[in-house]
Amino acid sequence: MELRHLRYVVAVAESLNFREASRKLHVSQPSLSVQIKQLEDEVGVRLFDRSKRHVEITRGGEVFLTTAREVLSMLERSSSTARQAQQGEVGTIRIGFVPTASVAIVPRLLEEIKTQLPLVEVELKEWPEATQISELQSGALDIGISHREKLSDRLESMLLLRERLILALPKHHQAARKKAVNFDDVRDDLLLIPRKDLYPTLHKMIIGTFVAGGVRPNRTQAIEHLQTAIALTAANAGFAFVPESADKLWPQEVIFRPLDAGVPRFETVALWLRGSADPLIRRILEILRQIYAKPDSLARRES
Amino acid sequence: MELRHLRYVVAVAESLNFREASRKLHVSQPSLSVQIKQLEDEVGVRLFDRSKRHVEITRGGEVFLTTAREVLSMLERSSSTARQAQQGEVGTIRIGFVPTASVAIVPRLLEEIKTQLPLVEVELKEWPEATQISELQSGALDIGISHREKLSDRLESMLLLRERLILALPKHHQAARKKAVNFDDVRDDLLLIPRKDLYPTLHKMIIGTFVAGGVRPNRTQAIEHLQTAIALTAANAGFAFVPESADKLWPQEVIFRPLDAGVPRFETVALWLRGSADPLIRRILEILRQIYAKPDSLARRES
DNA sequence: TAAAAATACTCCATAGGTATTTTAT
DNA sequence: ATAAAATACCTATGGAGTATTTTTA
Repeated sequence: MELRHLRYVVAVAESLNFREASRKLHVSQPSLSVQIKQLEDEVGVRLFDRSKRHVEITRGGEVFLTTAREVLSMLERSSSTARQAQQGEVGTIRIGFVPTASVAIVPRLLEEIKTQLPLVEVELKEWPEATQISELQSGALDIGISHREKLSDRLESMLLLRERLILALPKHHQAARKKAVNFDDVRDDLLLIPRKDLYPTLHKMIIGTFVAGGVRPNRTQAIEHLQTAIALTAANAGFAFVPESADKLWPQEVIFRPLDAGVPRFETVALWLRGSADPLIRRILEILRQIYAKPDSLARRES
Repeated sequence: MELRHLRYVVAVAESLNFREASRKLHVSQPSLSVQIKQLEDEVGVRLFDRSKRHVEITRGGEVFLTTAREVLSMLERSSSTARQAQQGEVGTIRIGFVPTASVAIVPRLLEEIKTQLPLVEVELKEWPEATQISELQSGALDIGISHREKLSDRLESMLLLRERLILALPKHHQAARKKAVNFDDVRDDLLLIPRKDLYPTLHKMIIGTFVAGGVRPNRTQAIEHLQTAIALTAANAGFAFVPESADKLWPQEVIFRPLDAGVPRFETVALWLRGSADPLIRRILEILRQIYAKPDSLARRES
């Protein structure tokens, strides 16, 4: 069976007349007859009844015609959608993100994709940094949103966000009236610190900040998620160190203050396979660049 | 574009290796390369990226592959469904019926089609007798369920049901205690008679019965539907002449009695285009024959 | 350099053409 | 008698083969 047969069946069904159909197809009537017969032999069913002076379609012919029409119209569209896909206008993009990006990056990105590339499907994966890196390399992920770490040289990255790490304190904490807080202000409070396996970069920076300040926290408590740390802070159970963008989460019972001893910077980056020519990936990176490119050129640092 | 191209794309996408794919397809590697290139030229998109040592599929190739797979599997199934359709196992049958058949015939027929030919779709048309006959002849209807009338000789028929025409009386009518009723019993009651245009055969038989009895009804009222006639009878507004099968409609307030002066017979028939070889029509007629064939051979009368 | 795809060419299978026969009204 | 499809036979396009070159890791 070849597409020619389908085209011929459709033409014959439309005219119910072999000669007329053959003219429309720009072939001779005998050629058309031969091809239809060939198809009937292959399908095992008489598609047209020519026993009378006029041609009529059989039941089997009718159902075959339906699929033939469907197939032909699918293939007609296929070229243009394939070209669209090649432009990155259509397709499915798999984006991974770390939990800290769920507030600061993901909603805005999804919104932009929706408006700029309405035909593109997004598959979101909330995965830790290490998982993202291995899945990017295996090809199971297209773009990762993560924090800068020593990268495999098979990956490229783009800085999206550079934010301050600030202290989250209970509203009625004594240090709340100060503009900036120092280590002594929280010496005796419980430090709510996100789990190292789930937030490796954040964890490392928090520890690093204390080490750099020459102090170490008296009491710490490992927490599974940043939201929990802030919720517990609101409940006056302790304090936390969080990226600035987290202040959107619970403004009521929690206040946010910078550390006066110098504010650590916390970076969020996009990652992708080095040299990827995938047009859809390039389009999404272009969107990220649009959103996060800053005039001071700080946020635009592509390796 | 030909189906060959689709098969080749699928094979290459499966192995991501031209030589291996060519072996699976039983063609040489150069032939495969040429055909893929040809398709890429036609579609206007590079489907596979062969710039590296290994082959990978492009975004455009991915979406083309999806339709290619879909098309091929549709066509694989198409032959067997076409053969099924040719056996009358699949397809759509258009059945017309007169209102009087809606209780006596249609429900049972639909049930049998559902169990014996589960893949067949039924399109039901509630059409008067004359419409059925013209639509059968134009090919817009497959089978009609109607009442015997002088038929066009382009149609064939099969007797399905031969029932008595009986009187529907209000429960408390004086004649209700009698086993059979005569004309005098209803002389002064209002005869509820279905409209001639909608129920031509029934109308004619009712009038004919009175004429044969040498009487004519004093008061008559044209009614749009049989159900209305019976409902009005229940409300003591008059009486009606109905096919026996109508007694299933309102048993509570209405009683049914034969006419003692001889009971007219009312026939329901199936109609179809003479000599139709359509396998689905034959299957449905076979089902009707199963249901309505009677041992006394009265109901089995095919012209 | 080796493994893979692309190119060059040759060949033949088959789609399609022309002439004619068969079939149904 | 005639209009339509089927059959017979021939032609030539193009798909596929073999031999070879190009490319990339």
